[in-house]
Amino acid sequence: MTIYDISEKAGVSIATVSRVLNGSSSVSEKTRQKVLDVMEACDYTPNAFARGLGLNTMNTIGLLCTNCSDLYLSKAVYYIEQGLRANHYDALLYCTGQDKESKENALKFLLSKKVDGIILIGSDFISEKAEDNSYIQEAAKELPIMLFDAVLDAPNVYSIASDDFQSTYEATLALLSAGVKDILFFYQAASYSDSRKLAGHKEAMSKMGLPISPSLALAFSGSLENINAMVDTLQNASKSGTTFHSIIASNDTLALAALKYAKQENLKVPEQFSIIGYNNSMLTSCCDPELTSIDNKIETLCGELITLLMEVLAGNPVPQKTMLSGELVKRGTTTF
Amino acid sequence: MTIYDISEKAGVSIATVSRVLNGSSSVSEKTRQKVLDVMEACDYTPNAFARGLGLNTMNTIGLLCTNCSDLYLSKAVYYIEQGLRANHYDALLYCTGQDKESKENALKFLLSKKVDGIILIGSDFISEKAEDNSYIQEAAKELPIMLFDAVLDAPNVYSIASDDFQSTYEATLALLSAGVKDILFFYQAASYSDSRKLAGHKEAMSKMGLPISPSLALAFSGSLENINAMVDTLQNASKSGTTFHSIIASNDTLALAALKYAKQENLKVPEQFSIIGYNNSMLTSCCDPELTSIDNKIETLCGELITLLMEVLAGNPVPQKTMLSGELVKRGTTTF
DNA sequence: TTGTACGCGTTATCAG
DNA sequence: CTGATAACGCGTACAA
Repeated sequence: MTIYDISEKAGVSIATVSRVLNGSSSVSEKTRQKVLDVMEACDYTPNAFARGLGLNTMNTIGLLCTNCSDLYLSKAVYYIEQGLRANHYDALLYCTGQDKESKENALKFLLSKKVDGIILIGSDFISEKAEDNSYIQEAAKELPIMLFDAVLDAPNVYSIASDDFQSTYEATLALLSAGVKDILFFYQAASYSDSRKLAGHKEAMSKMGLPISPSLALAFSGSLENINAMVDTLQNASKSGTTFHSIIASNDTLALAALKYAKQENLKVPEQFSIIGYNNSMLTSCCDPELTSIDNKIETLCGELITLLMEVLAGNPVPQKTMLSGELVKRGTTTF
Repeated sequence: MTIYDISEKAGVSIATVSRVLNGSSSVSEKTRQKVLDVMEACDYTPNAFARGLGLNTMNTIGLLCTNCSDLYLSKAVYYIEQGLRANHYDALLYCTGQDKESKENALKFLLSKKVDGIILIGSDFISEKAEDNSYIQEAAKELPIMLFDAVLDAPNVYSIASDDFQSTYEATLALLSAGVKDILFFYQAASYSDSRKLAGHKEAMSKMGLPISPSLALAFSGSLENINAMVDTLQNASKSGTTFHSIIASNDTLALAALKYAKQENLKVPEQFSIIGYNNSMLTSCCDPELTSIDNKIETLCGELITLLMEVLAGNPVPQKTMLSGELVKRGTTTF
């Protein structure tokens, strides 16, 4: 069933059918109704491929994400997909894993699929080394690229992120004000957002004139699924002589591991041991005491990202960098 | 840069370029190399839309899922996307929520997008009422539909699921053998898989000649993000006079809530109170004691689903219904 | 207001 | 082995 069949049955030209289809101007109500009736009767649906060829778009946005089953990233995928859908765009999902080459291939692949834009979900796509980000700048020459939870200053690249530096800065100050000493910063990788968090922590420490031992910034290199490996990492640090009475974690999973560690060490939380997580996920309420955590407002971030993307696609100017504030949500693992 | 440009620069016809592009038969090595050189030099990429129009496919599979940020479903999305990618198919993601009309619209929408097949992720798409599933049968007339974690007997619909009935049956027997009494079955919704789980539990109970009080099958109707609401539900049940010393939950989140409930009631786990979860997710290791849980082998299920889908797309006959066995993974919340 | 005719970039079917 | 040329189904100037 094509536009030709409809035009024939309705006794009009295909141009008229096309006009009706696109709610185009100037079609007499009479013929319009006739065409609609025929379409209805034939259960006609325009061919998406032909349409794509003619219009050079299929209203699709590529979603790149290292791991869509990650507790945090899956939330972002969810909100972003909802937002795209609300704006009549489809989401083409591509999970790349951490391999650099795989990320680059994925980006190239999406270009060849002729999506209208690409959203990089998570800061894992941005490296500290500027030259490693050139693949993004290259792709941005062909279509707009939105960064969720990361920042890169480049033409046609738009960054939307939470102010992780500031949030961690304030969290550290809050702990220090509460009289906590020996804060261990427990993070996962050298990603953009984690390094911003660490930087905020260090800034707060140095502002208070406190030294920062390198051993008090502990990186966990395993899978986020493996909580016991995180606990082991903490235990090893402790055995190696690192002293800490508090942990700021770069996500709630690590914070949960910190809590498990504290319990195994028979440390009373929060009296003897304080913990602050990050993301304010459902994990914060699955334990006892519940996790104090930094809410980076993921839903708001995603909403803003979609709004900006729509403006960009419409050809309107938008800010290249959007930063939103986080919020410390106080629960049972801190004394305040 | 089109196929015409390439043909011109290479001094051949577009037909030859197309042949080279598709690794088609009979092109002399000489011209083949010449064409490839020109393509390389021009950084040529074939237009995906034109290709789609000609071949009537863009190698895309629609992924329908009520909520891709769900701990369990996001895992399925992940494995399925990986599998599709490995077979050169793209994943078009569509999250529908629980609204029935939204599910139906999503399915129709994907048809109009001319995807090659559709995967319904999660049992939320299958209703107990047969007539409510007609929208799936209707869509299956146009393209193959794969069901992950659900079963529906209809033409061109292929079901891949874990044997939830059997798994829960065995889990119940294991608890009873360990001397546990008053098992509460804690589940979420009247979905296909949850009702199968409940049925397996009841079967085991009746096999052992034990009565099943309706109050010992407790449904939680809130969000899976809200653990405290689950705990409240359990507490209300207890206050209402329901006695239970053990819980089998239809997912790990509910099981975690059960553990939280037990701790609040100062019940020693597993000595005084046993808990079995479902899905064997990372949640099983985030608590203390760790959760005994039923592993429904999600990765295997997804792998099998992809294998079958590829066969179906290749036009080969495949079984309509594939059931895999689960496995009870014993940890700290049971005495065995 | 309506219709004609061409373009979009491929693939595939024929001849040669 | 290669080259014209016709689909594929729709959007849209341009003409009427």
